[in-house]
Amino acid sequence: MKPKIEDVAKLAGVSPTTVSRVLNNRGYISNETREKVQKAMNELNYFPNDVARSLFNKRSNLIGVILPTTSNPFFGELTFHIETICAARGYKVLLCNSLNQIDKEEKYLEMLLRNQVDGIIVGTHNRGILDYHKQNLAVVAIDRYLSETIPVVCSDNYEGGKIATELLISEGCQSIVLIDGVGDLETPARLRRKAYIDLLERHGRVPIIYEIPEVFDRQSQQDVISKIFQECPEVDGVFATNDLFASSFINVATSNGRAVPEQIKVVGYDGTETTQTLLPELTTIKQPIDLIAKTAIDLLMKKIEEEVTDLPHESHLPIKLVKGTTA
Amino acid sequence: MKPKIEDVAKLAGVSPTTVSRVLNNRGYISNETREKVQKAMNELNYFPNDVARSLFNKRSNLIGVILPTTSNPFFGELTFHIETICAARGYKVLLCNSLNQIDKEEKYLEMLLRNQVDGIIVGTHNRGILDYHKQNLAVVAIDRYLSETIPVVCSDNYEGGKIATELLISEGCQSIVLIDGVGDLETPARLRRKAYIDLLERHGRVPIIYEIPEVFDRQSQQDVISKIFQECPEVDGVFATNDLFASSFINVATSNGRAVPEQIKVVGYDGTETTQTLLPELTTIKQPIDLIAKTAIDLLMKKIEEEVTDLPHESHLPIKLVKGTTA
DNA sequence: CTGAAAGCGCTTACAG
DNA sequence: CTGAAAGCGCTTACAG
Repeated sequence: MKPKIEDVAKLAGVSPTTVSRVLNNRGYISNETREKVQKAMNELNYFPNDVARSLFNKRSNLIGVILPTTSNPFFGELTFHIETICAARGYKVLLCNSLNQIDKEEKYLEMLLRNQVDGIIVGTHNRGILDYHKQNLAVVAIDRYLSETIPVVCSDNYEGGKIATELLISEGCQSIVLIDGVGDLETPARLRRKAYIDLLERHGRVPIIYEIPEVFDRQSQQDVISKIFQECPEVDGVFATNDLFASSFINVATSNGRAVPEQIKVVGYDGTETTQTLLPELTTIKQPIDLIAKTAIDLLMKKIEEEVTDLPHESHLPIKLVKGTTA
Repeated sequence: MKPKIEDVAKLAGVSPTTVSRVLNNRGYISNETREKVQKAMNELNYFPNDVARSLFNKRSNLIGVILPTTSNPFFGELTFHIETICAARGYKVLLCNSLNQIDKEEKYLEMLLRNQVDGIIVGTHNRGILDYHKQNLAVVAIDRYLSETIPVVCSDNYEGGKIATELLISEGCQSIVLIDGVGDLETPARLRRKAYIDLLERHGRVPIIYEIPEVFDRQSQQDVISKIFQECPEVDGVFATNDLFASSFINVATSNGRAVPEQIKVVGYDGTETTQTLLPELTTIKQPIDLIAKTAIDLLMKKIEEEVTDLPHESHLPIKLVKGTTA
């Protein structure tokens, strides 16, 4: 069996209390004792049981991360950064892929509560707002409004939408279509759409919006996109609110005999490493994914440590236009 | 504060033992008592503390997953499937992005041990073989040989490499280059290279191999690839052992004025959802990522439950050629 | 500088 | 059918 503190104590000829003290570097210990204990720990290949520690300390150093799916490159990269930063700060990540399904989100939330996580980073639908501040748990949202008291971190979506739309306008596009996710959700990412609408109206044009039901199914994406060419054949510019939509559009356009960028210009959103490797020609708005992760964690740590109470409710982080050849 | 079992017991007018029994559905409880207890739990919004349970049960229901990075679409999708399947079976995932750095791997391994994980799925370098069976922990590897006793799950790499190379040969390529990761590691994925070499030699040709140092840096990839055109300008076929390499190659080729597939045919490996959305024209060998995840978890569960001792040491899962237009 | 005792929130024999 | 007691592996006052 795994050695426990008692085994170390016996071997070193001291009390468990003393072993605990050298483990935690707390209180006074003579160097001699410390060395004896350390020798015993090495000999037994002893590792403290963090479950027992958590129970006593009421601190698990566990962070729950709920997001739609790490299969999506944006969330895959976000997860990488979140986990890496957490690890550097002594926190561990319990991962939850909710696929934006409310029932899964609820189950995951309960699971995280049972596991005594110190905090949660949420990047998924989560209507269950009440559930969050019922427990007074540290929570930070990415790209979601959950409640007044839950900070939200996101890229500067309005600015991103503005830059994308302006680019298409300045390149002379006359019929600019927006391809976006479904519109029944009030999220910060919706500001990308708002910027598009604002700009088009300011230029006296009519916004044309196509909504793609779910991000995670290639076929349904293509079906919606195909409709664009039937209903709006004059399209000569597209702002897609994520790069996967943009890519799908380009593929459908190409197979419809429309050349990008000669006949239709396309701008995406996200600019992940993966997109930049697989589709470097895509012009897109790049989110600072590492900074989003870092900001979310900083806020969460502050909530956990209760250092500050007046955290900014919204953090809008700078985006960057990545010029490819599609626009 | 969070309610505990004692609070529920008091409110329901029973002993903690009884509450525990209804919680675990163990032993005889009268319906009346059960209802009283359940009512009290609802009223207090009680959730059992899984940390305390784990401590007693010596079972955390936690699975550690160590892999290079979820930023890579293959591992992002693998992580999604692993976590989803685990969740369905009542297990939780502690995620570790090691970036293939040995020191990180060691730290993560220790962290997982301290946290009393029931098992580990490893998809990263991990020379520290000894560390694994020192503790007699349930471990399953993906695409890595760790030791005699650790089952390894992978796609049928040899078959995949064979199909890819055969395709290029059958399409008339004369100078077929292999783009692979660095060669100092004895992994199952190395069989992709072996199949390529075997086939070329069988056809009386000389293998030409280029090695890319790390998967996670676009610039260094491109530097290596650029060399191909200098040193081997007659190249007319490329088998890249992952899709990111393939994509980088295509991009460099294009900017060198070489047309794919007209002048050079390209086959990749992995065939993730992401690649198929962003680069659907790529011909590639598709790994059954969901099946890899499921197989690894099945094996791990058996190890954890100690149902069987004679598990297959290697599981080679079927790959599939996905015909795009690049070859 | 070191140790015995109590307790973190739960569960499981053991009695009754 | 129900409860009192002991213990999972650790830590922290409290004594000495």
